[in-house]
Amino acid sequence: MPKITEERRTLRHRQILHAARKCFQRDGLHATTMDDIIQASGLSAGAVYGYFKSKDSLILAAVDECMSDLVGVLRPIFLGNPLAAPHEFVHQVLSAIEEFSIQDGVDLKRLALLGWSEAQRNDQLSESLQRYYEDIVIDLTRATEIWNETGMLQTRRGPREMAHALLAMFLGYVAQATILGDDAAQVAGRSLSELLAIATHQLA
Amino acid sequence: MPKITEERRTLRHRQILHAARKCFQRDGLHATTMDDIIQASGLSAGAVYGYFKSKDSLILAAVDECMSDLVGVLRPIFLGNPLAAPHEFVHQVLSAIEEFSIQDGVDLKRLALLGWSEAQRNDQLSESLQRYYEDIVIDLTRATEIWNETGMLQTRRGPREMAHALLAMFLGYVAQATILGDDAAQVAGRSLSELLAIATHQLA
Amino acid sequence: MPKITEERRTLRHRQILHAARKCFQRDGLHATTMDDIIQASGLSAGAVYGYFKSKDSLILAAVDECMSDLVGVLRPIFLGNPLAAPHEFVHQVLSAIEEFSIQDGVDLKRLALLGWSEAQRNDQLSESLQRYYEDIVIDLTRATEIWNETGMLQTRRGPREMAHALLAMFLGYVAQATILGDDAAQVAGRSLSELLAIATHQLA
Amino acid sequence: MPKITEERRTLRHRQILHAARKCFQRDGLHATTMDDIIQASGLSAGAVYGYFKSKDSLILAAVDECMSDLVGVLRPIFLGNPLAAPHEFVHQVLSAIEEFSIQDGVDLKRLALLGWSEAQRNDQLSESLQRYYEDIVIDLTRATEIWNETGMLQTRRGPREMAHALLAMFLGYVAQATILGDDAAQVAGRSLSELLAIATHQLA
DNA sequence: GATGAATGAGTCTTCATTCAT
DNA sequence: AATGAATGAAGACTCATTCAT
Repeated sequence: MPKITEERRTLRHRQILHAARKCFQRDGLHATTMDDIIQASGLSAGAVYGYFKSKDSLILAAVDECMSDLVGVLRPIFLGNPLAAPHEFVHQVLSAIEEFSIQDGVDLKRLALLGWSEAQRNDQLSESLQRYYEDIVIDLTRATEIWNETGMLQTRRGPREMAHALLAMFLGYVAQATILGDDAAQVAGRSLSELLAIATHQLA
Repeated sequence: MPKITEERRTLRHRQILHAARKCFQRDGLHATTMDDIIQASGLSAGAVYGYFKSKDSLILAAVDECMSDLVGVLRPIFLGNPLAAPHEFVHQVLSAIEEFSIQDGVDLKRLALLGWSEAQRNDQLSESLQRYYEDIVIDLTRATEIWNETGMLQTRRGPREMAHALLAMFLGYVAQATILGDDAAQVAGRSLSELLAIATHQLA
Repeated sequence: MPKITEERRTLRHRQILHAARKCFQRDGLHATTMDDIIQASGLSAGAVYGYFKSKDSLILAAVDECMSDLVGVLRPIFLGNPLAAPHEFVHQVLSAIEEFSIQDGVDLKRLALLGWSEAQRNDQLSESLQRYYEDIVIDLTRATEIWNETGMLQTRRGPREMAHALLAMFLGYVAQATILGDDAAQVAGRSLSELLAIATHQLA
Repeated sequence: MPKITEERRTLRHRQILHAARKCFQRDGLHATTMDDIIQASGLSAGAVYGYFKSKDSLILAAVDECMSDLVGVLRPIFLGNPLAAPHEFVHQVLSAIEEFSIQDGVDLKRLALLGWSEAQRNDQLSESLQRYYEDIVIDLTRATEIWNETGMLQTRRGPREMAHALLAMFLGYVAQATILGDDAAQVAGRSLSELLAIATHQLA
């Protein structure tokens, strides 16, 4: 295996995965056929199966990559130093999700939602998704702890509980964007942010 | 045309729809075959197709009924007189969703999520879902207006914007319950409620 | 079984058969479902099956009746006294077929052709059809004999052979009407008649 | 893309079409199931659908090929130089149809008749069939013109009208062969030819 | 006799996956 | 390693026919 082959492999892998994501997001997980992906990738059936052993593993990889990309965008906000105030934090996260979604011609919010649905019958996907969200909860917990310590947000319940509340807001934002459209979601986003502002006395 | 026939028809309809919901919720919309539903309903293929002309229409009916039932449970809270305070309101809504979900041996939260996903490629379902959520937004807007009027919740943004924020919380609750489990969702729920309490000065 | 019931029976029979012919002619034998016929007849499934034990027997009856009606119209021409000259005879027969076809809103030529096709896999229908055409051949043979005797048409081959030639013309007329349209068939009809005129020195 | 693949494709195509024609001719168009054809072709369902996208398109192709083959056999007669005298011409055509029918173990007359029937509910097939017969009419018109010019056949009506009469004879021959058997048709054929002979003074 | 709801075998078609070349 | 033709199990849906009421 010469070095060039390894690069090619990575390239092909990306090529296929990108094609799959595009198809999945556009047509849904089940309406997308392997042939759709094969056509979109510009490769042959055999080639695709050389990189992914089944449609399910392609779904897993697509959703996984989607989550991985998302976390990559959100982590800087989660770990921000100094950490943004809660209402600003929420605003930044939702904005990042929105911006991120549009790139590559693939709406990642739709793909995420497809993933949630699919996770109900695909244990591997479920595990993967849970791991990602648990990691996010950990980061959000840390952020809440900092807000607690700096007196920005006082809650009787533990920081981990607040982290789950934040996660719910983010998931709800994505869901609403997918169901009612991006406009409705942005409206929700602004109000969610304001709510945090009020709760932290940032607004009269 | 005898009276008993009409009742029978309704009964059969329910019988099939219930079977479908059970299968859909358990296996997902696409992994469920018509044969699964036919077996579960105890009827024949022809009979099922006599009541629902396609699998898609069965999906539509199942998700529709799920939403209709849900709205039926939530409306009394939305229209409560006197209207509960925001934090109590959120608590009541999420509790109702939770209780409601478990009945009939069908987890309606899962079915709802499946519906969100499917709506991306089924226009009729999408419309139906949007209508339901729009109606909820209308009710939530009215509730917010009352909170504004009674001085319970002061926001710079309009009540309709806050309504979308509330909807996001509810959707996020459902999503989180489905992905991370009911326990995580309840944790989120408690914190969401507390956040409203803080924002409305109900808690120190 | 009172007398009135017997009348009713006949009426129902006609009603069903008429509905069947209309459907068969309009949609073809196989595209027509029993339900189509049931709806068109205005009766119930059970009632229709009380009169005809299967779809095949309904096909048989429909084609049979069609042939029977046709023969009823043609016989007076076949047995005409005095018998028309060959070219006039052909003209009369084809005109009769044409007129006959249009009545009742059912194009019997189409139904006849459908029958020819179906006879290839339905022995009973095949037999029935053969009987009808054999009877026609017998009549045409008699006509040819008369033309021979009166010196109108001299052929070296027997009259039965000429009868088959005439039958071929009639069948060809029906086929052409169905495939290329009634106009093409009428053109063919005029020429067929003229050909006989020439052969019998009726024309220069 | 290798050259051999193209040949293979053509081979498979033929293989499937031949199997279909055999089944269609033996059992009729509708009694033949795709599975019958699949079995007869020796291929798999998927393979067959790779070459023909539906049963209807297979029907179309089968009837089309049948007509195409037929025209290929008849054209030399239609365009014969010198053109045969009318009675000889008819004899040659009917003989060619007969000979041609038997080859390949498939009775093409039956398939043709099945096509006439099917054309009543399949517009594409109807168009195809009409085109073939129109072409034949054109050839027959030319032949009639030649007979006119050479004084072999004098008619008051135009040559195109006579062409339709000839077509009716040919169609009638096929119909009669299918309904009453090949023997009856041959009898008809001989008389049809004789009729032309008489009309053109070839026989006393 | 009449009804029409119910039956269920049978049909066409799709599509994830394999494997000979 | 790559190709893409071939596989065949499985799916949605239909419709001639029956039979409890």
